[in-house]
Order: sequence, then C-alpha cells, then structure tokens
Amino acid sequence: MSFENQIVKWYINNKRELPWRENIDPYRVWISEIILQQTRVVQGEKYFNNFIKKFPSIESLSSADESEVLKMWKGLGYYNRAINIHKTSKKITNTLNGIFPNTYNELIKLNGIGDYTASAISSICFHEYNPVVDGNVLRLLSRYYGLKNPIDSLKGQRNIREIGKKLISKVDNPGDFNQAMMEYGALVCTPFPDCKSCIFSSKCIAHINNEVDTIPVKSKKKKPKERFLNYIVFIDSKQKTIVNKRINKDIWYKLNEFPLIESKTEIKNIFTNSDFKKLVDNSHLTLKKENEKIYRVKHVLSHQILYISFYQINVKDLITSGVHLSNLNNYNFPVPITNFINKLLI
DNA sequence: AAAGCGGGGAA
DNA sequence: TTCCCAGCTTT
Repeated sequence: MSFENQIVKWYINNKRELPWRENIDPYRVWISEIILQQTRVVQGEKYFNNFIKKFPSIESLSSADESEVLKMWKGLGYYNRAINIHKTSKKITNTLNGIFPNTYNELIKLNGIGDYTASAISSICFHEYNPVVDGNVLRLLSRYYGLKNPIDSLKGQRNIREIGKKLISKVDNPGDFNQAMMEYGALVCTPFPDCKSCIFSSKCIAHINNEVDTIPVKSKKKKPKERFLNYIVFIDSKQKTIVNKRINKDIWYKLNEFPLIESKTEIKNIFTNSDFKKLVDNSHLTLKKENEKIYRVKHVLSHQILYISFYQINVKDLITSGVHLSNLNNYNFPVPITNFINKLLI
C-alpha cells in the first residue's frame, strides 16, 4: 500500500476524538485551526470548547466586543490571533453576507489565515486538494525522505509542500489525508519518536540511516532578549488601583497592565514621588512609604526573558476613576500579572 | 529573508 | 535547561 493511503488508513483507525471533528462546520474548523496555531491540542482543546460555547456562531462572534473575544483568549498567547478572528468574523458577516469563503484563494485573503490555515479549511470542509505544511508535516516528511534542508528555511518548506502536493493528489479524501499527516506527527513521529511502533520504519530514510535524532534540521538560533518590567500597583484607601491598556506594537498588545516603568537593569531602590508622577495623569498622588511590598518574578517567553517587579504602594490621595481590587478580574491581564493578582493582591 | 509574537508541557 | 507546538504578519 502506498504511503499516502497507508497513513489515511492509520488515521481512520487511530484518530483522537476531538470536538472540532464532530462535524465539518467551517466556522468551528476555522476557530480550531487558529487556536491550534503554535499550540498543542491538549492546551487548545479547552479554549476551543469555551470559545464555541461563548460564540456558537459567526454572527454572535461578529457582534461581540473585542475585549470579550480577548477574554476568551486570555492565557493562550499570540493575542493577535484573537483580534484577527474578530476582524474576520465581522468581514464575513457584514460584507460577505455571512457566507464562509469556500476556496483556498478566498480564504487566504482573510486576516489571520495563511497558507496552512487556508489549506486546512479548504481541504477539510470543501474537499480541495491543498496539502498542509505544519510542524508535524515538516518533521514527518523530512524524516521519511531524509531531507536535510533546514525546515525553517523557505526553500526547505517549499520543497516539502511540493512533496505534499503529489501525495495528496492520490487520495480520496484530502481533509483526512491532511489530518492524518498531522495526527501521525503528533502521536508517532514526535520530536523524540518511538520508531519501533512506527508503521513506516522500514521505509523511513532517517530511521534507516540512523538520523532520526538529527532530522529535521533547523538553522535559526536566536537568543531571547532580556527586559525589565517594573509595575507600580498603587492602592488608595478605598482599595482602588490604576489599570492601563497596552497600545504599542509589542508583546501583550491590547491587554491590560498596571502603570509600567521599563528599565535596562533591575531597579533596587524604592521609587520616589518624582518617579511615579511621570506614570499617571493624576499626579497629585503622594507616596506613603509604609506597607510597601515588592514581588519579583521571572517570566519566559519564546523570544524574550522578562524580569518583572511589582511595587505595591499605598497612596494617601484617592485615585480618580480607579479600578477596585475586587473588580480586576473583569480586565484582560497577561499570565504573569494574573498570577500576581490572584496570589498576592487579592 | 528575518524578526516579532505567549504560554505550557515534555525530556 | 532546551525544544517546540494544526503559523501569521510585518519589516
């Protein structure tokens, strides 16, 4: 049996029962594909269920506030995915008459949908023969064919896409084939695989040449940059504090935070009045030194290492238009700030 | 072509 | 610690 038919057969017999496989509603498939970008199935599954429960249809999603969509995304990371999902839902509802685009060429024009997602949706929902190229496929095919082009290079990825194109052209169900490739990469041909249980081990070039641990090849190695974030958590006598929204093109775009001073190194000394008068509009606030607490935490992202300090400072004056501490859970904070609030502030 | 963008789980 | 996950967008 050919590779492409063998892996589809394996998929039919071994696939996981997952909520987005209950049907092929393009809305649900689309949401699942966006959630699962750079995200493991086990992590994304609960987000998918919560998201679909909150927004059962594309109309309900399109009429929601952006903050409500971000709330469902909180903790999942790469928050532009949520913003793009919201944008695209509005476009489909308001300018495409609510009709989901049903071809690769139309899908790839939408915000947040690239080659992978357009291929996935068009193959699973509309039976188009577009091969997906994700991390699983790159790993599986580069091992099976013994390819040593770096998989993080455009050339290496284009090559594997061409191979995928030939393979998918010979199967009956392109959606099943694409999901089979990813499922096999996720369950069998993993980064540290158990080749004894692999049905392709007798034909896998990497296995035959004992190169499974060196294929796929990756070229890029970038050192994460270090940043020092100092959050000032003002608290007045009425238990109110100041909350801002991140508006710059940076991490945590459109999420909330406390007043921030970013520094080149870790700040040891306590802030003075002049330090934090720069932070807030109502600079009549005065520092009250007693009851001050400092909490430091290291938070690691893929591309940055964050050294975060929270300075909890009581102020004498009342904060105008502040947020009560018991009301903070209505705001979308990044994970390290949520942890601080839950563990130490409330 | 390269950089920027989260968070968590596994080895 | 290091790797990497159903990638996309901007520079």
